[in-house]
Amino acid sequence: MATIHEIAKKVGVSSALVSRVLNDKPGVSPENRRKIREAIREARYVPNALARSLVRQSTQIIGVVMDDLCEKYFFELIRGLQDMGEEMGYNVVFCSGRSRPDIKYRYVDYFMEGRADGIVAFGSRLEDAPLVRHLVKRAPHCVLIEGDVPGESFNRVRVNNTGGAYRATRHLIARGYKRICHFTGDMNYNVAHERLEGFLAAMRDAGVPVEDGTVIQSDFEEALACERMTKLIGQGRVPDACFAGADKTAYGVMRALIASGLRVPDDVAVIGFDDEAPDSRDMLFPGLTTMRQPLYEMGQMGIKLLVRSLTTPDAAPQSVVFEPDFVMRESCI
Amino acid sequence: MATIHEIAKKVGVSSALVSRVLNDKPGVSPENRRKIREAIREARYVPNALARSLVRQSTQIIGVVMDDLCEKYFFELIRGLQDMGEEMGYNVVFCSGRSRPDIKYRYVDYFMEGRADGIVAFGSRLEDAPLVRHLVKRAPHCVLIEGDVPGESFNRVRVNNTGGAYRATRHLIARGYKRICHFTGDMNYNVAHERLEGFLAAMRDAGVPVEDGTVIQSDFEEALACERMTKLIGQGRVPDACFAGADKTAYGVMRALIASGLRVPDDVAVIGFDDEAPDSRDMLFPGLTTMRQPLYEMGQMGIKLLVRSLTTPDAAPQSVVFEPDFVMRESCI
DNA sequence: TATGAAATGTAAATCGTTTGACTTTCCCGT
DNA sequence: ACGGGAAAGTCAAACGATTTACATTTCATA
Repeated sequence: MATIHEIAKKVGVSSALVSRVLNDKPGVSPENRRKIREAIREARYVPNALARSLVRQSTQIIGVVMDDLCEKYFFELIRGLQDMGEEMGYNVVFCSGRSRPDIKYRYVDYFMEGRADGIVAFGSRLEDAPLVRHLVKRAPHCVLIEGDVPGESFNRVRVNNTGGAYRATRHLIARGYKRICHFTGDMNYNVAHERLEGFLAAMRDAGVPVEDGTVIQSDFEEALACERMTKLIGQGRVPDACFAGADKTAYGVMRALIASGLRVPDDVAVIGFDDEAPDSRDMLFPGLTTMRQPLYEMGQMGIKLLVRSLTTPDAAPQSVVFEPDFVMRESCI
Repeated sequence: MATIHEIAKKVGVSSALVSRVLNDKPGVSPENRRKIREAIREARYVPNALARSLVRQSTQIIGVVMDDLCEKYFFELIRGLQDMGEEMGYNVVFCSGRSRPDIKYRYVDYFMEGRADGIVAFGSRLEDAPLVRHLVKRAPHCVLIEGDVPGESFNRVRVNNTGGAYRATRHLIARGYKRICHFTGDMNYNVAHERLEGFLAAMRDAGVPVEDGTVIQSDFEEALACERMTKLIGQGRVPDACFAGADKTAYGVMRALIASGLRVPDDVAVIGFDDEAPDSRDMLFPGLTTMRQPLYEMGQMGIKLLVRSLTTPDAAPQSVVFEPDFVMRESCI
């Protein structure tokens, strides 16, 4: 690989001149500019970004550490990060921790070693807590999407899970449903706790007693929710309505209901959470009423907060909370 | 941010000593090693990876340029790249071109500027041709997954699409189906052409005439295939069997058939291509018989080829072709 | 008490850029 | 002919590490 000095020598000028041409700066005669361009082309010279970033003290890179890249749920978030990042003039690169804290740790450090100007991390797993603390305490510029570190102040964007769950539950109560149950998401995640909390608060505020078996632990996959709902049906304890901690969970519930010959929403109403883009073949199910998370906008906002921190380093950290939208479809009207 | 010199000054030694401690090298007295470690901890010093990579002339990074990160199809490939990359001691970072050649270009250059030791790129779109040529001609170390550049020799891994399509089609012919049609994938992609070619070859070799309307152009989404098949049904031109250029295409076909009251495979047999992980709710369809692409293994192999190129730079470029597996499920037996 | 090897330490070059300070060149107006 | 100033060009110091070659200390041994 050629260097700037070799180009300079070949043309017979100093390397400073070549640098000026490279960066489209003034102070080079048209004649020399032409000759230097020519030499660059023919030597297939590519400037070394490491050396450049080292002296410029800036990489124009935003590093994103995802919980898992292979998860449809994150698509809109990724898009939001990309679009806004590029709009702001940054390169956005992604790493995946594959839901393993140790790997996420590695990649957070990886970016902190000067390879990125700032970091966006996703951390909703409870076991991520030490990592997230590490991140917000040591990384000069970072934004956390979902997740929390009690006692620390930092840039974060999240969704009002508790409020969303509260509203969804209140909707069910207002529609006159009596036997309402909640299928939780994976309790290893923050959001599952927050949504459960919202559910319980709504029930309490409405004076509806929460009996045993009202809250059914499940996770973010369909299988477990389906199994648990099937069991419930077998025991003859079919509820009126069901608020699920995630869309996938809701699909599991619906699958169990439909398989047992029950109708949604006529026999049992179902509300989900997330508004994860359904495959087109989900049209075989009734459309899912759900609380939409504005993940695209959250990604955009994450970048905005990060860039603000980058450009005005003394700005106070900010916490942005998005309200989920109630999206009414067929599964609960 | 502290530097190695500040640590050295604080302890009262030279920076070379600190460097040795950082890299666990001998030549430091236990006493000094302890003091240096202590100073590093308390200053929260993190070595600068750019400076380090600059002098070491190596980043231990593999850059991956995907066609699109937000595409379920790529999940297994991503996992294969990650797992093998980390096993080989590299950090693997991902960029997404979002199916736009100009963005992919940017990210390829991005990695070529010394930010990665090698590049893995995915390029099956026809319009990627100039980009791919750019990549294999200028990047010292790269591997291409899918895609081709006639006349160039480079590291690549791909799947035998033509052969797979040939085998799938021959299977249909052997089962006695007479009116076989092919729904193509998106003809903007290499693979769609190769699979069509395999289909035509099998028909030709079996002496089955390919009449007008036998090949139906569609794409990699369900919607279009569904629409086209519905139209076919409306015209009373229902085939015996159908080979689809991708699983998603096949699902579109099946959806049209089932919606029209036809049974799969009794009325129409369907074979897909890819074996993309179906959502659990796809269980409502008959299981899809398909040609499985070993994407995970292809990702692993991509890394292996790249690392080989990195460690033995004079090795001849290699082209690895995977044979797809025939996976028989219910949609065609 | 030399002797020399092993252990420990330092200085300085290097990686490939950018950039501020400085010098040279050249042209213009008086 | 000369002073002044813009334009063009060069030099060398950064940036923050690693590493080679060399210097110093230690200490057991002859």
